[in-house]
Amino acid sequence: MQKYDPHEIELRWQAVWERTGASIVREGPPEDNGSAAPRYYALEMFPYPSGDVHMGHVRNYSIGDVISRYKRMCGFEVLHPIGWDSFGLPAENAAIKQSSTPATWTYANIERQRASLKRLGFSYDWDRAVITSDVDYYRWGQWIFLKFWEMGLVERRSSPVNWCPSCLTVLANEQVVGENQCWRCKSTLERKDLEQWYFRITSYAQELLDDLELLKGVWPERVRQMQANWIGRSTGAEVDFVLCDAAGEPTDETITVFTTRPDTLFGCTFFLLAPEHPLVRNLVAGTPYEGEVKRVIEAAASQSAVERSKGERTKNGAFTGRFVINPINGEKVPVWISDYVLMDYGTGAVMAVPSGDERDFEFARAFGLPIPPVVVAPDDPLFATLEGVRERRVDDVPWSEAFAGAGIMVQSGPFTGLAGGKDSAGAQAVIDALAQQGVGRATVNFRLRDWLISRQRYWGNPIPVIYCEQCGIVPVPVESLPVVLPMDIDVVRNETLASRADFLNVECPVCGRPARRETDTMDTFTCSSWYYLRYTDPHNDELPFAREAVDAWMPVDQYIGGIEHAILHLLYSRFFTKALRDAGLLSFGEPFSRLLAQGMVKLEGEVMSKSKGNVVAPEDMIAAYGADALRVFILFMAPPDKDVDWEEKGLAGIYRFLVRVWRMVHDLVGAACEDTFFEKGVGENAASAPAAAAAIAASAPALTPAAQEACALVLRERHRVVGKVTEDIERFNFNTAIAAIMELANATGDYLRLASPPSRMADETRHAFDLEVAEVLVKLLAPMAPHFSEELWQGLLGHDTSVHTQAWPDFDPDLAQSQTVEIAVQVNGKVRAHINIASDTSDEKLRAAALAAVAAQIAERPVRKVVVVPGKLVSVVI
RNA sequence: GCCCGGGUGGCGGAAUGGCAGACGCGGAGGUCUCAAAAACCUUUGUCGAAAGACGUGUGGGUUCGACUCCCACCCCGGGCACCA
Repeated sequence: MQKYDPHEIELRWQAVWERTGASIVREGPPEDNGSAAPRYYALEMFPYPSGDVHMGHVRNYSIGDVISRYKRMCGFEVLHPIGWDSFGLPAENAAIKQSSTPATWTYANIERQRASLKRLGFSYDWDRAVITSDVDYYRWGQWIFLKFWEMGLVERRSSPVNWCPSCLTVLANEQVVGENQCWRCKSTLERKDLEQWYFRITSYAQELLDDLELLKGVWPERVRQMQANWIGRSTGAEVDFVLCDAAGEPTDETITVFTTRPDTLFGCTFFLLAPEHPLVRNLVAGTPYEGEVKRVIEAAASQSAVERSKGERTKNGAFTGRFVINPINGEKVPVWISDYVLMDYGTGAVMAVPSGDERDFEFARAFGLPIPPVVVAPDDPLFATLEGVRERRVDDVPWSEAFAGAGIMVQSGPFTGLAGGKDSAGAQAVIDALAQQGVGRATVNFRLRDWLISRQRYWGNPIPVIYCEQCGIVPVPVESLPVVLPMDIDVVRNETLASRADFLNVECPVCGRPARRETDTMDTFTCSSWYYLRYTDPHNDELPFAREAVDAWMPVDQYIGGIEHAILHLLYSRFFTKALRDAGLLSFGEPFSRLLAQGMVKLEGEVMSKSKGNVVAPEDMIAAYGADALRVFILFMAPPDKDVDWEEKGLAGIYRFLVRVWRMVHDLVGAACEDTFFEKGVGENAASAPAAAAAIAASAPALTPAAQEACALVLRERHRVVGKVTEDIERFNFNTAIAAIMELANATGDYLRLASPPSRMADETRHAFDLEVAEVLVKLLAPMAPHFSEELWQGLLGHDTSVHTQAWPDFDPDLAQSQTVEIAVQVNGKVRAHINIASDTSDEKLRAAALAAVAAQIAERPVRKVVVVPGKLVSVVI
């Protein structure tokens, strides 16, 4: 028997698969060498070419490869592509460090990763590889930018933005992590006012939220929750307050607030503006209040967002000297400013209801403002004294904190007695009343902000825009695309796109005068927001993708990737898909039908990272155990969505398992080899299941009773395990699928030990049975250990087509059943006996047998009840 | 504070309301060997000599029967957070 040599086998089969194009998708009608099979699109998040492939990649891509190979064996035409998300800042940093260029570094890493992925035997259609820094790809990103421009989804505006002082660029809100830190380098961010380019993702806020419902059950719940959270929809009302002049007389001006609690409007005793609110300086200019107001404004401005959100939240504030009129009751309330009011949410103005809002409550206590209760819980002692009070009398509450829950409205004029709370009947009644007078309206507010896509970096997709002194901001005409990124910018000497005259200077496409290009590039997340569409039509040089191609394959049937993209990439991709649908380029609204968020691979509880020096390199593991063992092990460690801790001893265990199966399959086949039977050809003799069952009975005399029993078990296991593995792969429980294969191997091992070759070779049918067991084992392992299985399938079993093109094994549940079953007998819920009994025993006989088995325990006590669970147990109650 | 996810042997983890701990790692003992490694066999939740008792974060409940369902709570991980 040949020794199991993973390296020799793996390299040899990888070469064969590459030569025969084993993973190339066959498209088009069958007569043109295409496929009539149903399509399946399996996709893993493409890597950033930061260096070597790491264990996280191995896990991600092993999962995707099992699904792809399994689906192919089930008869699907599978699209399983890969590519590289190759623009981005790390390339610039690495180039500086190595005195190279971002392009050199990036493309060298891509080649390294490509070699590693091939070494792992992943079944990608390499002809479709998409590299986002290739002009053939990013030109279509520019094309989509222009399409979005046409649709009004692109906007240039000045706003406060997050600036990373280390990466020297602005970031999108989604790229701010933890306590105001850069998602990539973890530096604390600064706030700047800059004019930047935005994609209007907020136009899709409602649909992005609504469609999360479609993803229920097929996307992980936590991802759906995170996105819903991030979009942050609040229902409520806008209310217009009339501003009074310095003398306290009403003016024509109104200030609008957003509130989720219009039912508490009667409890509004003051009004707040954000320190940055554009009205504030005018309101206080030249008044005695100016000094104090300015002090609060400056204090707020000097505080970083971290300081503002951290620690004690003491409320700073100042009275402006002005008043506004509460439209619901005509009361004049004072206008204050406070740093807890945010300019970029709602309208930057707030109606303060201290009895119903924790922050307003604190502020009122700090500055001695009244706190009249307007919504009170019926079980609050206060309720009895206020029930039915329509006019305000009690102007303070004996509470230590605000009451923000649902209750009954009091001291609220005509609304008194209605249910109060978020989205309550009372809230609706107040909105209706305000709407009737034209001073308020129902509205919805989102937390989601527009997507800031400008990056002040070189290594990215150029924003196709030209600035002309005459014509202003002009998009690059679509026929002038692509705007080619110079590949040789010298980042080592601080060269930038702006310092390159041949890039910067351009003719205005409208008036022809000298103009200059935009030198910012797009956020790399714009590149990864549609790459999965390009895979369906990767060589199209007229469009990003043809509609027929994209509609044929999309949406992705199964997407697999890390949880770190729960919001970023997955939200942006959903937005792109919806926008491209509205552009008429495709006909679906959600890109990923199913999502699997795989867990991380850690070492001693820590995230592996080069900087920590705690990295386990996949290539070291391949060198020691082979790619197949590594793939099987990483799937076996835990269910795919859980974090796992790397444990090399477990990998050694899987290697032992493969060696064991290797020997076992040789043993099953090798016995046959010595027999003339083998000469008829192994392939045609795999037994049908009923034939095998007959064989066990017919050839029984040749085997010892123990061997017969072991053999019968192998037959049952062969059917049970195929069923179990099929079900487990469908549910992505690869760990239990592998465990089940081990159980089949264990049963087979016992059979081989007990049935020594001479007796086992007593007849032909038994050989056929042996061969079938061998073939089933090999097929079950094929998606996970593709080279190992291919070698056994073609090299040993003698087939001349790939195991990966074979039909997935079927199974007969009836043959998985044993003739006899062990039934547990419980007395008062405790197992007291076991009985072995024919599996087709009637319930009555089973009941009688069970009662006999526990007669001692029952003794003289009367039996009150007997529950019979066929095939499982009998429960006796005495 | 709000919203998710999760607590099972020494470890990773299995279990449609039906014998908790499948499968693997690790441990112990053995076979083979001059010896070692490899391989193979037996064993391995805790207490107990055994019979047996106890055991899935805690406390209740439903049920003939609960890791699983219901209620309350504790702990761990993650996301959001002065969002009106």
